[in-house]
Amino acid sequence: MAASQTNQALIRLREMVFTGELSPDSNHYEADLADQLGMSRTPVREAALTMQAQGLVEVQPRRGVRILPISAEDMAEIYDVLCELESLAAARAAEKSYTADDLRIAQVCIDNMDTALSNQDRDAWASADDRFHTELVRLGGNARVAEIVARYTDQVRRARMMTLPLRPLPVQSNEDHRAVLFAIENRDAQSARSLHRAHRQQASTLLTGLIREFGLRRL
Amino acid sequence: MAASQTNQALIRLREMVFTGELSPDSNHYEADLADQLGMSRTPVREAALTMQAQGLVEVQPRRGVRILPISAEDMAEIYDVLCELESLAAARAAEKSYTADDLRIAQVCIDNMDTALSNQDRDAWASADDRFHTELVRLGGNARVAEIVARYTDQVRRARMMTLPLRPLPVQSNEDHRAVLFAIENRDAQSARSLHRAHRQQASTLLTGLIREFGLRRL
DNA sequence: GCATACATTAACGCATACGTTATTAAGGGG
DNA sequence: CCCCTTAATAACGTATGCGTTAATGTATGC
Repeated sequence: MAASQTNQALIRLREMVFTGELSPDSNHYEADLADQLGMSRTPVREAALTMQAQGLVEVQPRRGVRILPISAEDMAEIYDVLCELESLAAARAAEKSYTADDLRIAQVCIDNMDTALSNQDRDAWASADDRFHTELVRLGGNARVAEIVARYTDQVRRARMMTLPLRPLPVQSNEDHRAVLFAIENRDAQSARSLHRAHRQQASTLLTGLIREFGLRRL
Repeated sequence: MAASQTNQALIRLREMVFTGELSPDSNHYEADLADQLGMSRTPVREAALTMQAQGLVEVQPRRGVRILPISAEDMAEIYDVLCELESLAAARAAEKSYTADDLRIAQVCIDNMDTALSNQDRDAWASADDRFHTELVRLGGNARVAEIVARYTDQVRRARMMTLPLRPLPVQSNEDHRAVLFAIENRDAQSARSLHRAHRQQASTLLTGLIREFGLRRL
């Protein structure tokens, strides 16, 4: 990817959205963002339009760029999508007769999650979890599925980060991952699909529950 | 949606992509497109960037805007996605206890397909089929699912149109639709899901088969 | 004859400028 | 005191221009 101003703006703005530096439901004028990023309005505007197509922001005349918040309902919608497509990917991966070596990256991610878990390092766990899901979807071999999963993972990234400290230590999660990978290794597509589906439904229930329980309004 | 130049460009360019006026795998300079559309490069460029995020074109420096072609493999990928998400929508719709009146639009679409079929009017059939799938997904109640389905339907729209005359009359298809709608009406989520899944797999096999059989390279 | 270096060209990236238009606030009428 | 009209403001939409840069063709040397 070219290091153009537009791409710089994209990278930086995404970062600002994910970290909450631009808070959910806040509005920002193109000119202000341009000043902050040290460039003119044009590349900022182009980046904003791209991010709008990705569902991260909304561009409205005279109201600037609005950072889209995530509600519990949004979360439920997105996890429904992730649930279907990731479990499809798991099934497809199981059909591909991968060798243990093909699955090494996924294995490493799981190991990293275990390590993070025993260190009670939630950030490291979340990072490894993210990589595991990305790798799983890559193993599924459908680039569109991978793209959609990446996009919607982006949409919930901030909300996940903000609720991370509220979650119980994800012990069950790691066992789920192992089971899914085991099914893929054993070429059991049915199990891989249903195990992963259950895993994601679990996560969905947990997260939407947390948001509702804590009355989190602007994620 | 504002009737801005950018939106005009979006509408017109999408049209040109769908009809094949801009042929698959062809490149077009921003300045040329701007001339054709009677506007400056700026709105054309913005529209092109949005369409790039939607997976319709690719914008590359000094190569202009490239209309992305659809291969049999792309088709298979996209139908895998549509298959999962539409059948999810069908299941969700079945869980919603819709009344016959709620399902009237879908019913009308099916009737229109029947009429078109008996008139051997493939275009009318395709149009009603499109509306049926859109309505089904709307009934599912998940806006993200609806958005993804719309986007990927766009990606295969041109290829579907071009292969339409090659297809046998879709008699089976209409029966499938009735069965899915029947299951939704009867609140049988399992059946709705599996029936629709089978329906889409059928379509996928048919279309990818056609593309391969006729050696269609640039769709 | 082929490869490499260089010059030429033009498409793009981005800054800038300006007219348009929605918003907001102020003022006047009810 | 509230509502409506109107004027001021400023953010945006889009045209334009220019420096940058990649692609292409040419010339030169091996």
